[in-house]
Amino acid sequence: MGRRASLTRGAHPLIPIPHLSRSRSRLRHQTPQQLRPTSPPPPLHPAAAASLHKRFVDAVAHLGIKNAVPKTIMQLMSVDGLTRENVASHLQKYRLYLKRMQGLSSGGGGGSDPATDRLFASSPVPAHFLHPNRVPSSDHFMPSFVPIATLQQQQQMAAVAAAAAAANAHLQPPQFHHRQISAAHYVSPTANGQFGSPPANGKFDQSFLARQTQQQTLQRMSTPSLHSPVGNYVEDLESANANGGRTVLTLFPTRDD
DNA sequence: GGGAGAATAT
DNA sequence: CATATTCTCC
Repeated sequence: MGRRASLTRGAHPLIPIPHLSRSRSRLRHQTPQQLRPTSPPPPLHPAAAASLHKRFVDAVAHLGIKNAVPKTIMQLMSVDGLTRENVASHLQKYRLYLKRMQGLSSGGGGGSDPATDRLFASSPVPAHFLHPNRVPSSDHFMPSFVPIATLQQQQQMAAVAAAAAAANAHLQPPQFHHRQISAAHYVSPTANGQFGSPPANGKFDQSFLARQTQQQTLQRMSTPSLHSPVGNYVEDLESANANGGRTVLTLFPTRDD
C-alpha cells in the first residue's frame, strides 16, 4: 500500500508537492491545485473520502457485478469531479481483490492473509460476492431497495432498475483509495464535502445509507464482543479526521489503525 | 528498496 | 470497457 495518509509516518507533506523532478516526460500527476490556481484548493474531508469509498461499494453492490461498469458506477455515485477513469481504475483493483479472495477461499485453509485481509476487509462484504454461483440459502442480504418517487435524475432510476434486475448477482468490493489528486477530483470544490445531505441525491443516499446502517447493526449484534474491523465507517471518519487534518484521504486502514 | 495503489496508455 | 503499463507514494 503505498501512498496515502501518513498517519504512521507522522511527518508528511500536508500540501501536494510538485514532483517536477520525476515528471519530466509526463506531467500527469500534477496536483489540480497547481494546475488550476484559479480554483480554490478545497481540502478533501476525510468523511468525504470514506463516504466515497462506501458509495462506490454500495453502487457496485446494488448494480451487481454484471452491470457494475465504470460508467454506471460513476453516474450512480454522482460525485462531482469523479471521472470514469478513476472509477475504472478502482474497479480494476476491486476485481483483483475479489479474485484474490476467491482463490484464498477456495484454496482452503484459513485464507486469512493479514495483508490482504486488512486491506480490503474494511468494507462490508456480503457473503456471496466471492461465490456467485453458490448462493447460500441463508441469504440475509437481499436488496430490499425501495426506490423513492423523488427521483430527480434518470441515472438513479436506471441504476435502481439495473440493481433490481441484477439482484441475483452481488459482489462486494474493496475500498476506495484516495490520493491527493484523487481526493481533489472526488470532492467538489464548492461542495462542503458532505455527502450525507446533498439535495442532488438525497434519495439515493438514503437508500444506501439505510442499507449500510443495517449491515453495521447486524455485524455489531452478531459480534458484540469481537470488534470487527468491518463496518466501522464512523471510526474511520473520526480517525482520519482526528489524525491531524490530513489533506489526503485515507479510506481504509492500510497499515493498521 | 519494496510494496501497494492510482493514473495513464493501449 | 477491460487490460497492461507506468509512476508516485510511503
